[in-house]
Amino acid sequence: MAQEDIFKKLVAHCKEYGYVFQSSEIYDGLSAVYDYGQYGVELKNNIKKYWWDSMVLLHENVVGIDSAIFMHPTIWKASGHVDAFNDPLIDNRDSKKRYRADVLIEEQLAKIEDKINKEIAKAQKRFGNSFNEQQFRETNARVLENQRKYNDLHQRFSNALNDNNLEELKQIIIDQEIVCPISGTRNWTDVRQFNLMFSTEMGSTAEGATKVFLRPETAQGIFVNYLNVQKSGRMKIPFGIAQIGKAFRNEIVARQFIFRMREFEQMELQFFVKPGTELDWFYKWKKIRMNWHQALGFGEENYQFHEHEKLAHYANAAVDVEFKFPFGFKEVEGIHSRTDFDLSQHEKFSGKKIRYYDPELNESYVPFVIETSIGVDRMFLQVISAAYCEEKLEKDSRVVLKLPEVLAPVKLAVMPLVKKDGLPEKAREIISSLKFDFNCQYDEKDSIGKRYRRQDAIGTPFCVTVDHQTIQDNTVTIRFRDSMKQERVPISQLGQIIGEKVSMRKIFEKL
RNA sequence: GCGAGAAUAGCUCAGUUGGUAGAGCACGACCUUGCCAAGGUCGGGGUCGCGGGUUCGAGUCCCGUUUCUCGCUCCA
Repeated sequence: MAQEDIFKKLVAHCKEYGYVFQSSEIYDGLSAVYDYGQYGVELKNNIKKYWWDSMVLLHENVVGIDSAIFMHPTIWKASGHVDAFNDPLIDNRDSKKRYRADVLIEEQLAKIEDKINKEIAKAQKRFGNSFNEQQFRETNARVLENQRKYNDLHQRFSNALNDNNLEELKQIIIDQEIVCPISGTRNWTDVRQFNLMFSTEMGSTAEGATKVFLRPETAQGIFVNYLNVQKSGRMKIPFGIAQIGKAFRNEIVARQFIFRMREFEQMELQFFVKPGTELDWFYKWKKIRMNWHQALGFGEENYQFHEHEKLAHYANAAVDVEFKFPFGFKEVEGIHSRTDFDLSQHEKFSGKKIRYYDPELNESYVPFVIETSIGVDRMFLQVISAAYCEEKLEKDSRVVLKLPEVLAPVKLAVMPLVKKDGLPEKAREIISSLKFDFNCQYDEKDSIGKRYRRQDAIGTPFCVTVDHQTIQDNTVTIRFRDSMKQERVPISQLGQIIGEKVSMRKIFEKL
């Protein structure tokens, strides 16, 4: 079966079994916004707990916070989001391709530079050792002409960018006769700007209102609380601050189900280290994070690192953890060495000192930061697409979510084999004793086989069946989702057996 | 946002040149069976995505719009 078909089925399965619904569906939906259903929320919560505990419980030098979504607007100037999230875009009408107008012009600048370099290389070959590049640049007519073109264009370009002059950007593209690399034509639309940050107003009167943004990442909430946490928690470097929370981006194109949403949730660790040690920590966290993913047991071959060649303005090293989704290897998590960019920016914009006094060195410095940032929704999609399985059986087939026990929304279903002879009452009794520790479900409708299939479809790892023997000797059968095998065990041992299998400790001991 | 395709019951889909809205599964009640789904009887559920237009008459033709899928861009 084609991978796209599997993805379509997965999306349908998520809806049909209460994992993910489209937002505002009865009003025709809201583009790229989704709601989690009764099982979706459980799975999502379990994923968050798996991450949170692995960070905060397993590392004594990592603590968590929960910062507000609204933050002082200047934070987004300091972080670079006000500038960086404003991409000027232009479309070619013939090829239907979209480009960043600034990138097109930068490429044109690079072309002119190429011409100059070629001219120099040619001359260098001709004159050999006696070649003086400086002199050549100053005297050669062609080089001078190109250098002048370059300077003019560069000046015009940076003026347009600074003034945020979109008409001028388009005019530059027209004047430079820049063509679309695909269609080769100059049939361009106007340059349009898309601000990826959502904004709203704080304050009730129009005059008194301040424009505030919905955070496009959770990281800044950690950076601006760095001092608070370090001082109040008496934290010593190296240490980390973890946070799980919603972030918002007004994506131009948001698609592939919950892979790219306008409202999404991040799980981030910002780990503060001594300058100069950041790359060591970068490699450490890279390893820790990959182990965390692989410990779920979906197969090591489904994960890979993707090294960034082009780094963001704040980073000096960056790598993605990619998972093999039905639509290809895609990023689930990013690990960045963010240098001291963010804290230094906040020093500059806030005017407050954001330093760490290192008693060993007897000096203070702005810490460097390693960030691990994972999308909860992407992790959710990763888990559910890895777990989704269509199995051929002897007579028929089944759809089963082979979720890791620790993440499964419902841990066990208890069902009476028949709806009489006191079996339902006995089943209820078992649930009453287990419901404090596990998410349990009761089901007495339809044949037992059908009930097993229903639990398979939502990924319940254990089905406990109460039969006539149960009444006599207080034993039940426990049926395992993946193997479909059954064992007879005393009711009194159920809690322990299931508890061991669904425990996070089992996974954490592998980390 | 641009281009292409799609939208009919909870799900998967049928619906002829325009003429009374259909099936299977699912769901609910009762009966029956009892360890790997689809036994019987009865029942609930759709203004055919939404809004206009053409027509005596529109699920079907035309226009607009919303949402989804695919490609372009960006990223958690």
